[in-house]
Amino acid sequence: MVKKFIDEESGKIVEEKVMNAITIDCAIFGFEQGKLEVLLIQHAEGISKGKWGLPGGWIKEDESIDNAAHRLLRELTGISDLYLEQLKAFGDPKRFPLGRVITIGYYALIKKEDYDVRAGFTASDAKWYKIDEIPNLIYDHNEILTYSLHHLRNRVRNAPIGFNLLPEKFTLLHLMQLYQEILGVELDKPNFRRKILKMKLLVDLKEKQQDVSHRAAKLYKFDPEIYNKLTEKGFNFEM
Amino acid sequence: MVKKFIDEESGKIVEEKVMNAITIDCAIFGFEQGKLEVLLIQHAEGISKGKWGLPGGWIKEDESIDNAAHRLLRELTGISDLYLEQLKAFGDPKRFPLGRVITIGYYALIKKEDYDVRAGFTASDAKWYKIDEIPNLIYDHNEILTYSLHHLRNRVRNAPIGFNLLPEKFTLLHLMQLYQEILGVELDKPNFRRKILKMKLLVDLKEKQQDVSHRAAKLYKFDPEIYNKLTEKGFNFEM
DNA sequence: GCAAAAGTGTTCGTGTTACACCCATGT
DNA sequence: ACATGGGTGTAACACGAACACTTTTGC
Repeated sequence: MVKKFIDEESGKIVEEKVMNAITIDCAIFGFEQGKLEVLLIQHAEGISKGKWGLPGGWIKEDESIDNAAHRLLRELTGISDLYLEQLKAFGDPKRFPLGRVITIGYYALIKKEDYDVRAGFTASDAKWYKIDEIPNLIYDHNEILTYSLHHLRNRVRNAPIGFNLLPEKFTLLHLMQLYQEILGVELDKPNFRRKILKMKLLVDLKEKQQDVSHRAAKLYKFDPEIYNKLTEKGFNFEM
Repeated sequence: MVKKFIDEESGKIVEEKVMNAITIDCAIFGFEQGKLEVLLIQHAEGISKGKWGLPGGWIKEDESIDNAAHRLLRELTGISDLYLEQLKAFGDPKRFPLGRVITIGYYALIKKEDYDVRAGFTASDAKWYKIDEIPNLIYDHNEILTYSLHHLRNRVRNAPIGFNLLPEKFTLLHLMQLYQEILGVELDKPNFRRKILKMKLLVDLKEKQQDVSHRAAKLYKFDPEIYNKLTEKGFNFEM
């Protein structure tokens, strides 16, 4: 099968062979104003015209699936360095109505401040949805999204991936709100502070918030190098 | 693409359409004499003749990938109810030398007592290997196996899946040895007992070991219904 | 001064660790 | 008697939950 692509260097439209019967679909998560959100695409063409779904696409014959997922996200959002992880393959024989297509699910975490939506040439619109306001999606995309969320909630408890949803500089309260939203729990502020600070994962930037109508909080950043130095075994972020 | 299969009801050889460029490979784990083992297959045909690899096969056009994995294991081991979970898809464009093939990795846990190896018609031999004595495998199968082990080690800490590797009836020491082997840790016997028993996951069978040259230990079984009743959130098996 | 959120201190109870010890059984 | 593994008791300690309290800043 041959599909059209925009060549990333020359900007020209090129035709390339893609894998048949295999696609990629990706749940892209963002975090804003204390709410976890996911980026959905409104399809402009084909049988699912007008309906919302996860962004997705084809895998070129000569690229790995991870690279295909990175390329798709770059085409869609302009971001090339984001947190991206494969979930699993979804392969119900009836999941796609026009034939047997297996899709490989991915999920990505992005810092919304870095982000710039570009509606691609097969998508008429892209929009952030809060995760408790997700509409009916095409095919099995609700299932993929539910699985993504479930996976995210598990993953965030064993690895410091939550930081990928926050801006470079954040306060401890921002971080706590993120954990509260993702895990669906209420946390105690003093205890959360102590727990996170004791892990020594954060760098104190010696800066404070600006323009807030209360005592300004210290700003921190997460340093992945510190994390790697401290342990490869992983921390426990059970809350 | 069309492949030959043995029909499971009639026993006759039938031809069925399978998905092109997608396969399944499965790491099957067993536990015996305190050691974690994996079942490998020696390929009888094709370019990988004589080499060892993970058991695998094709996905029929009208079956889900999970069903395909169950069918493969049933064909190979005769067991239909075992613990089986998808890992993820492996899709390096060069992973398979004769063309672009994506494989979907699975891992299974079996009770070796129930087990009966049948070398299938594409496999000349099947053999259990201890996980620290794995040879060089075909294609990317070492990578898939390493990933499986890593996944198993993580999963066993959050869900009671280890029991799938033990016989129906086991002693607490057997269970402890299993955790020690999988997690690679030394555990304190008294503390392990208390921790597991406090979880109330085990049923005391009111039976004891037979024919042991020391005080006979109580036998227990794991009851998945109890587990479901106690919590859907999962236990913590950190050791 | 008051509101709002930052940040510190302290208590209390629970869970984990480490290790000493006794029990039952076969040789 | 003793070796082997089964099984119990307990003291010391670390940790997390709960909550009272002080600090900083803008209005």
